[in-house]
Amino acid sequence: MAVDIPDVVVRRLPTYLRALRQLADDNVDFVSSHQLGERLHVTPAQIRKDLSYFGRFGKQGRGYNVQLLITDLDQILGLDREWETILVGVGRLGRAIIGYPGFSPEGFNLSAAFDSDSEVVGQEISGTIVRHTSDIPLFTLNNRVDIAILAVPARAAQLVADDLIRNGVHSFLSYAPIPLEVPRGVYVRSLDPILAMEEMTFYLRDSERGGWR
Amino acid sequence: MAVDIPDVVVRRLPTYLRALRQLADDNVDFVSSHQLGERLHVTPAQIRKDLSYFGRFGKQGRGYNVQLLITDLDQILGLDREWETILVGVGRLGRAIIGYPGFSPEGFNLSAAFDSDSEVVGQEISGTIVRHTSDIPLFTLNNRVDIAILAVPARAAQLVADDLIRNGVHSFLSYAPIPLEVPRGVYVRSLDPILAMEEMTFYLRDSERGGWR
DNA sequence: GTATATTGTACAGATCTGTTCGAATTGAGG
DNA sequence: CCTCAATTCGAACAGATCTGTACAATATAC
Repeated sequence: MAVDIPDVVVRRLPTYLRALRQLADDNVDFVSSHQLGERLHVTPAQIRKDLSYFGRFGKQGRGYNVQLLITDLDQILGLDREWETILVGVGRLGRAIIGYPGFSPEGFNLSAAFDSDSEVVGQEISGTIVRHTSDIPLFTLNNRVDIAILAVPARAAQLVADDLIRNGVHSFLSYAPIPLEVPRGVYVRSLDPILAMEEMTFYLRDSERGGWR
Repeated sequence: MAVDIPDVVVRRLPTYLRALRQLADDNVDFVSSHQLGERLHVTPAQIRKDLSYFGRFGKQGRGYNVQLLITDLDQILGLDREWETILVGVGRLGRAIIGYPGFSPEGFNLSAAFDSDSEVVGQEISGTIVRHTSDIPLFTLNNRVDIAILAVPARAAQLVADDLIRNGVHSFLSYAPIPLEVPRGVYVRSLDPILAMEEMTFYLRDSERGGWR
């Protein structure tokens, strides 16, 4: 078995990759850990250590070959393939997600969208036809679903997730502001604006009573 | 001054608060660190340690008074007041944010929305009239702005942020999939779906070739 | 061939998490 | 009312994990 990789490392890798792609766009061939670290506000040692979990990618005296490292990181992160995703919840947020152009270049293919509201079902939104949530079992039976994106109201999120899990989906990107309760082996990543804001106000609270303005 | 609090602790506090509010809704008066930890999949010691950074809130043999701890956490996180926020970027995502009902109950008041597209400027969306981004200087002069929510395209995000910072805004919730470059003292919290997805695929990649966790 | 740059890793230090235990509170039973 | 077992907190300690420093190894440039 591979050494198990700290979560913090995995969280940093996509940011490295993003910076490297930008360097590639600027036709940079080689980059040192120092240069990369400066861009990302990470110490060079951190970058070297993180990468060393996966192998030896650098060249002494020269740095990292940008194109090569991109390829390696793509493979490490599993971005050298297509991932089939579905969206559940086609409200305002869901519509924004369907139309978001950022997923597809990264290999995330939105193969279907579901909602329980009959007003929405059947509509075509940014080229995707909205299906009824009751079609989920049949859909998952006939199509691979790697990741489900949840954009449903908080009160519905757990039920929807349970339903999807029963139908074999075991990976979620959830926009719902609740902690999903899932069995072992199911992976959930939450994007919760409220938690993010409440984290911020902690730091702001301090700065604001030191007379700003 | 107060001991400085680890970021990981600050990140957990809002989740504690959320669980406590739910307990309060269920008319629970007292909760032990053990019970709370079970709900949140956190060890009891973690909770006790985290809270101990801020004082002594528990009662031996009994646990924590739910209402009292909610009040204390509200104060610790700065949620015992209103926070004035503005939105910049009224595309599909921006519209979803304006209409999102979750902010206001937590004390986040969306006081204005801005966009640079003249098609959108002047429209009223969920009760908020969209202003032109060129009005930002005047607006910030006459109104307190604690937090700016950025829902602009990646290419515009840095410029918009720079502009806001010049106008005294020093706290951002950014939905843009780029790392904002900001001076010291400016706080940025990013909600980046692409990074979240790419983190997930790392783990999925392993699970799909058998035996994960 | 030598000076310079940069990696990968060993080691050290810092930070975070989990364990243990004394002290305090509760509640039951006499 | 008093005692005693059962809880549970908060803090001290220990262990684990993460980050930063230092340096030998090696590639490059001229």
